[in-house]
Amino acid sequence: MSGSRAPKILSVKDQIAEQMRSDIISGDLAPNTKLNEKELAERFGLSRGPIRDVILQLTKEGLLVSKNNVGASVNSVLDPSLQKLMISLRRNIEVFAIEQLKDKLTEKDFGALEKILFDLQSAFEREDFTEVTKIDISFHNYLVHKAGGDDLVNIWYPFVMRMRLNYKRITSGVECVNEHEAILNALRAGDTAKAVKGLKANIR
Amino acid sequence: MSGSRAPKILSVKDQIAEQMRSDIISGDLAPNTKLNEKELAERFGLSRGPIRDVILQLTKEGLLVSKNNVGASVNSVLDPSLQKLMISLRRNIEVFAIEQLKDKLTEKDFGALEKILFDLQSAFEREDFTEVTKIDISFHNYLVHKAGGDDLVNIWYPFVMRMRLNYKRITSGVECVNEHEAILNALRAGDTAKAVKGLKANIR
DNA sequence: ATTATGTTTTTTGTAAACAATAAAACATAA
DNA sequence: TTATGTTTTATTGTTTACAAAAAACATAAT
Repeated sequence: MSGSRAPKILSVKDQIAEQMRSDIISGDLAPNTKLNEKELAERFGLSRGPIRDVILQLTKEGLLVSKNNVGASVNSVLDPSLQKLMISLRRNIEVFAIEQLKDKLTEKDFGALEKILFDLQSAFEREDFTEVTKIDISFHNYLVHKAGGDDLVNIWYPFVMRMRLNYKRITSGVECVNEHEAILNALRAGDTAKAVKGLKANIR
Repeated sequence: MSGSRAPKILSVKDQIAEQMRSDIISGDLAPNTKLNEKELAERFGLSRGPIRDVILQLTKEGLLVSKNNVGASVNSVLDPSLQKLMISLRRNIEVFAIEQLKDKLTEKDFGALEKILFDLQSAFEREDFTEVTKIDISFHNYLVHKAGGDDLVNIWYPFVMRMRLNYKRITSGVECVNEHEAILNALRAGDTAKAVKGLKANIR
């Protein structure tokens, strides 16, 4: 087996979806902005077909809202009570993940997580906040996926996306890295309770 | 304003999606069954385009799993720990809904809910269990939607679908009607605690 | 001036043809 | 007989063209 990890191959649609998520979360596409399929198709150099697929996907993720024969537009922020519920549910999922992972994480896992944190730090230094958001998510994604596979990721992901939509601000740099480091250290030490505590502090 | 409620107009895609959900939940489409776009298109008398949209939608709902260049197949049941998590999360959402709805339900709402229960009873008597499942879900849907609108329904729905997939058999008739009646009565009485208790008994 | 109505334009929904990929069937050699 | 490589077939992904619906606009009546 080769030493370097296999680079992830993403389908065209996945890449477009990724780009559009970034645009929405970064605020380039403001809430309630109407999307035009033809425009998007031209921008990405594709036909409308794949674009429609992506729109449907992001709609299911809660980033867009679609109406029949009218089209899709960027979803607006949640009202506070729903946002609170979302946070609570996402916490439940990730706490579940950590509990499942007790004594299950290998050296390879810790290595991967450490690399993610390194990249996170690096993105902060470059002040590439869009990338920061993505890497932040990938840290959590790693744990959730390890604990529950694609199934769990699929239910978890919409919560993350929906929450991101509500955070217009960027968390302060060191704080974010430190929080994730604390979680990782607790996991390394096999201290589930501490990891859970760190997680709850991080998800807010 | 007219006395009769406007009948709900469903898009073609929504109707196909509904039919396929029924097929999956009823077991007509067994887990791991591979879906063929062309076949489906012919069966529903459409082209592959809308079928693909539906497949994507059901994939996001967790009923199907898709692989690049390979296609979609019916998802398999969750392992018990994930199933437990799902139940817990769904309960959280619906408890939230009931709490939000305290003193918010109108006479019209109660009437609608009562009608749903009547239809539920009727479907049982006809032994139309696919319909029973749908009506059961619509009862919960009513409350969730009233509490959190489309946003909340969108998060909630995948849990319901995924759980249904795990239940191969229908709960005993009277029991199901009684459970929902108990919830409705508690709501009528404004007894949130009792409604929550009934809900937790019902979601399992 | 304002509302109502009809027409044009734009945009989304659907269908059908085409290209690319993966699975299956088959053949060949160790 | 198994393993590997090639050809064929079937299925998905994408594009293009067309149909239907909504939005924008213009016109006419009150």
